[in-house]
Order: sequence, then structure tokens, then C-alpha cells
Amino acid sequence: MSRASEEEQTRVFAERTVDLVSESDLRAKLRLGRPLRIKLGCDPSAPDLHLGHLVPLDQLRRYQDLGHVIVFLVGDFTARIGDPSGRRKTRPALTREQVEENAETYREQVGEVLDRERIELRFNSEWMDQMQAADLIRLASHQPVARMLERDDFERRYREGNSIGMHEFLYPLVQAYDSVALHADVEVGGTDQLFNLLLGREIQRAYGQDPQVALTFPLLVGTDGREKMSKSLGNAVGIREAPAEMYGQVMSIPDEALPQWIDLLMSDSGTRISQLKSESISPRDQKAALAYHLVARFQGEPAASEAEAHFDRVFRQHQPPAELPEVEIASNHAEGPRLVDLLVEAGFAPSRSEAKRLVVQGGVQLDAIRAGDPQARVEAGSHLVQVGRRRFTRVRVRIP
RNA sequence: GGAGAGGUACCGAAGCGGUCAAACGGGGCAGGCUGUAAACCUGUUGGCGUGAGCCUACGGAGGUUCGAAUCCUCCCCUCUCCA
Repeated sequence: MSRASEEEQTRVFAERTVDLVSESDLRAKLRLGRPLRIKLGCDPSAPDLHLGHLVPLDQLRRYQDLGHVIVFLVGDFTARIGDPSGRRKTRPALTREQVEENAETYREQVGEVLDRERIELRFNSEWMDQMQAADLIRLASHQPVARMLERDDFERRYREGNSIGMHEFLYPLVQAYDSVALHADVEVGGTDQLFNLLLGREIQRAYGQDPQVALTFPLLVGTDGREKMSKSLGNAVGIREAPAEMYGQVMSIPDEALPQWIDLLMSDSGTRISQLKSESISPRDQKAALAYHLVARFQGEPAASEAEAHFDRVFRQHQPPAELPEVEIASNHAEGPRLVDLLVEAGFAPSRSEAKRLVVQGGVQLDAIRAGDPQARVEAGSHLVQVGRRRFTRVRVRIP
């Protein structure tokens, strides 16, 4: 257990949080002098960690360093049933095998940030599989419907006349009950989790436990600069992304998102933050510094340098990249495959219609020359194919 | 259980017997400008076919009609009010 004072610990806990309910509860728990059990729930259906996850994880790491334990809760029970909450599309239910596989991936990726030795990995099926109907109804009896309807998204959907399934009320309750089962002292989540975290407090109280402290962190905005980062919205940057890919994605974020990204993603280099912000560095260069920083963090300095060089070469000097993926295309036509077919086969387009569109709109360059005719034959040999601004491939064409 | 309103492409939303592969907006993609930013401008956005054209699509199944997203019947789903 760390010897850090209550004062100091409280400061660390409060840092970067949006909500802290409540500070006095937190202080009381810290005074117990034992490692606190800090719960972080995760959805095993999308196991790839992205930059948005870093915000709570970086902070959790600091809690670990104070001597506390992170209880990593995999919501496998929930995932197996298929949680449709939030969005209107129903998520697919996962099999037990998939859940375990995903949890393993999670554990591995979380290890990039957290100290693996101080993680307790748990699955809520441990207790939820045992729960009887009577238990579930008893659990549900602890909350009035009106209270459930206070949650932002429920309130909005109800007001707008959209459907809310009974089961959707049950999921937050299950999440709350997880805190009971785990004896959580603290639960953390994004600001969108506030209701659920507070519900955990109430349910714990109902089951005779001390309520957990609820901590929320800001939600990192995605690469679109509008919505929170999420894999399903397609605006996420995965931490396992290839260096060039990650670098490029960071460079593409809107300027408006930049201050938040720097604040939330460069906390581990405090001095650089202030430098970046105080000196009048152009947004472009700030972004480059951030991109470099992130790639270096996950892939190492050499990879970051390479990614930067690649970026400069391709997007500033408009040169093809130094290294290209290669694809071999075999054609049974003597004059070679038609360009449309080549594009589809090389994976540039899902259909010929799409490939044709790309060519007609001037989005395709063959050996650095803009292609105009989708039907044109591509002769045998090696060709540099560029689709759009960023997709390059070396295509080798073989004919009979 | 009763009454009413709805279910249209990735999303929102028009259309309400042919001119509908379906207006319009958003999103996506491509092009221009640029800092792979924003804003803005242009094009495009079911599949197959070199092409004429063909096929599949407007909740599902039938039916009326030369012809249906549009009319009829039954079913499924959502919402509102009543019980």
C-alpha cells in the first residue's frame, strides 16, 4: 500500500475526472488504509482498444501506482444476450468462445497501459448465470420506473416515441449488481456512464454495502470531431493500428478536436503539453507532434519516425510510399485484365460498379497517370496503382 | 382487448397507380482548394453488363391491374390514447 497521504491520493483520484461522487465517500474509503477495488466494465463485443479507452486507463494506471486494485469486469453475460442499449441497432449476441477470445485480447491490450499484476479479471456470468428469476425481480424492485427514465437516452427515446425494451432497464441494473458482487469501492467510466455508476451506488446500498465512489472521465471525440470515439461509429483509432495508419488518422482530425486530444492523450508528457500550447505552433505541427507521440507510445520511436517520414513523403511531397503492399493478379485474357476487374480483385472496390465509379471520377492512377477508361486492359507486368489519395498498391499482372 | 398513426435505400425524410433504382438533407466515397484540418465548390452513392439493357429493392406473404413503393386482404413490428 502506498504511503501517499489521503490528501495526495484524493488529488490524484480527482484529476481529470468530470464527476466525482462523492469526495467525502472517497476520503472515507481511502482512510480504510487498504487497497481499493476499482471497477472498470468493458464490453467484450468490441475487444480492440482505441485511443478513447486511454483516458480512463491512463488514470487507472495512476490508481494502481497508489497501490489500488483494478477489477476488470467483462460483461460476458450481457454480451451473450445481446445488449441493444444506446443505439437502436441490436448488437449480435456472442458465443461463449467469442467472449473468451475477446476477453483475452482485452487483457493483452489493457496490459499495454496497466500493471498486469494488479488487475483482477472477472466475468459477470460468474454470478449472473446463477441468478434466478426471483433474484432478478428482487433486484428490479429496487428502482422505480420514473427513476430509470431519468437516464438521458431513455428520457430522450421515451419523449421521441421510440421503443425501450424492458431488458434495457435490466442492463443498468445488472451492471449495478455487478458492483455488489464485486464489492467495488470505486467504479469508473465515461461521462455517459454516470447514471449507471450512480445506480450502482443505490443498488449497493439496497444490498447493505457501502456505496461505490463514481468517477467519470471525459469522452474523447472521434476522428470526425463530432461524436465520441467508438468502433461502431467508425471514428476510432485503435491502439494496435499500423504506425502509418495511426499517424495519418491523427493528422486527419479536425482542428477543433485538437486541444482535447492533446489534453487527454499527452498527459504522460506534461511538459510537452504546455510547450505545444504556449508556443504558437501551427495546428498542423501540433497534430504532427501528437501523432508522433502516440505512435511512439505504442509502436516505439523508430516506428514513429518512419510513420512521419511516410506521411511527409506521401501527403506533403505527393510521392508514392517507399514500401508498397503487393498483390498479384492473374488474368486469363491475352491483353490483360480490365482495369475494373483488377481493382475489384486487388481489393480496392467491393463491386465493379464501384470500381467503375472510382475510375470515372478520376480517383484511380495507374503508374502515376490518371486512368480514364474503366474497360481499358492493363498489360502484364508490375504496376503502381493508386486509389484515392492514400491507397497505394503494387500490382503484378500475369497473363497466360 | 379497443381506437388511431406509422414501417421507404447507411441514417433522417418525400413519394401515395405508370415519367421511381425512388425527390431532398445528413453521412460515405471521388475530384478541386488545402495543413490527409475546417469552410467551400463539383460529381457520385443497389448489382450485373463494353453497350442497348437486364436483375434485385420501398416490413412479410398473397391479390387486383397491361403496369404497384403507391390499391385490396392477411400477417409481423413500432408509437399514441383507452382498458
